[in-house]
Amino acid sequence: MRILLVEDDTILGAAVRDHISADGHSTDWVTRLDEAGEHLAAVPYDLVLLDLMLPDGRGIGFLRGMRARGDVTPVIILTALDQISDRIEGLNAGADDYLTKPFDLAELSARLAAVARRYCGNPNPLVELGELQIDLATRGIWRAGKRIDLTAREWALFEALLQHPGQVLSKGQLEDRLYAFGAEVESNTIEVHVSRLRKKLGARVIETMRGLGYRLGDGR
Amino acid sequence: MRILLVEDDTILGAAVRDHISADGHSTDWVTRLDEAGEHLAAVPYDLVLLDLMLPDGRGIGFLRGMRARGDVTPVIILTALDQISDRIEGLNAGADDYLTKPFDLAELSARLAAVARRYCGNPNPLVELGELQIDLATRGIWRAGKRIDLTAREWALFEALLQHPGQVLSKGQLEDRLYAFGAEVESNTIEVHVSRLRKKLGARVIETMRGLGYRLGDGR
DNA sequence: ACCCTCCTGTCAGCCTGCTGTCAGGATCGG
DNA sequence: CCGATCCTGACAGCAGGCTGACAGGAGGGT
Repeated sequence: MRILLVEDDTILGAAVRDHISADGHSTDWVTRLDEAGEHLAAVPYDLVLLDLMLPDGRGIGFLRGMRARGDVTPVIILTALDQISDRIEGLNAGADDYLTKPFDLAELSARLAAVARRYCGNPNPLVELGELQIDLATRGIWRAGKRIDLTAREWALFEALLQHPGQVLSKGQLEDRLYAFGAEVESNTIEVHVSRLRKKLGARVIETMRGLGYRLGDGR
Repeated sequence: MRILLVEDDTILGAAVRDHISADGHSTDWVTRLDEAGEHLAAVPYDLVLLDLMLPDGRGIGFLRGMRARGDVTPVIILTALDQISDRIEGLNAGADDYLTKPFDLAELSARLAAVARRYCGNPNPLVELGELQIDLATRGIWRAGKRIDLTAREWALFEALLQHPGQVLSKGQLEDRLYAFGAEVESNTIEVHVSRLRKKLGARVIETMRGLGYRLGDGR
């Protein structure tokens, strides 16, 4: 997933970015709300991690602005204030979830995944696709009872397809999702990863729409 | 919304039931998992509020069972255990959200509303044309329930017709639309693509106006 | 500090199937 | 019945996709 991190604390920010990246997500990290606004306008993010206390304003107003513009990108708010009133205010402003500092990085991973699943309409972490059984929560895949391991990039790509079943995703869209600013790539990387996924999961799992992009197979 | 409340604490249960009823939802309240299972099988609920600690077993297993059966009813879990591991376990098992006791009833309302909002989001609008169903956003076409794949050019041509229903488009207009400057074409390409589209979608989908051009059929 | 392993981007050569072209037949209008 | 227009099967060229090989680098273990 492509994630926008809005956090002014450099230590926490770096830790969060590194952790998320290790999960295979691509992260753009900004420290101010005006930067956040510019990024949001330019890139289709899958999720926003928003600190509520920032040097150039309160995040809650920023969030309200997003929702008022009709932006439905999932938002998880980060707050140091362990108060119910703050949680409620955040949720009513349109946040999808919140984390109270200090938070466990493992919990962050679970929340990210859970919010993303809910957002795309299917909170069920267990998915069946042909002879594959997939657990989105634990990132496990079984094929005929045998476990298959994916690397971070492979999982990120597969997850993108799983979250849009039946929909064609262009190579450009997939690259946007896999690579953050400054980490763009210029070769047939996506094709290569698709090829590796097919070798592990079976050729039918990913269908090619020549000239258009890729699509999740229908399991047959 | 029709809500199933699974909670063994009679005081808390009554308070929750009264509160969400006041919000205008109808509530069925059970205190044990086996009852919950029976209700779920009999009634199509919009949402389940599930306490994780119940006299006849742990709710988390119940939730996993639901998801394993393919039940996608939204579930909000209630837990007295304010532990990270429990929240993560719940979300990973397929919960849509959670509340930690003691929780504020206003927060409960906010969460209910948030979950409900997510589920009323209707999917992409489908255009119907005779026996065809067309999803313009995802470029999907179904004919009698079966998916039909179009190539890039075919879709471009079909889209042009779809955007001008009832209007006659000349071959010149269609060529202008399909081919950029410098890529013009000099043969009966349009005729050929129309033929291919008819073979895939049915002959009546595109009507020929002899000497004038083509027009989208009216579905009969 | 060193080695080892595995991930991942890059490239080149092969292969697939989309697409334009053509020709012969079909259909329509007059 | 004739000419114009359209339909459609066949086919070849080529852009786009596939995949095996390889190297740089990050990470882990000793």
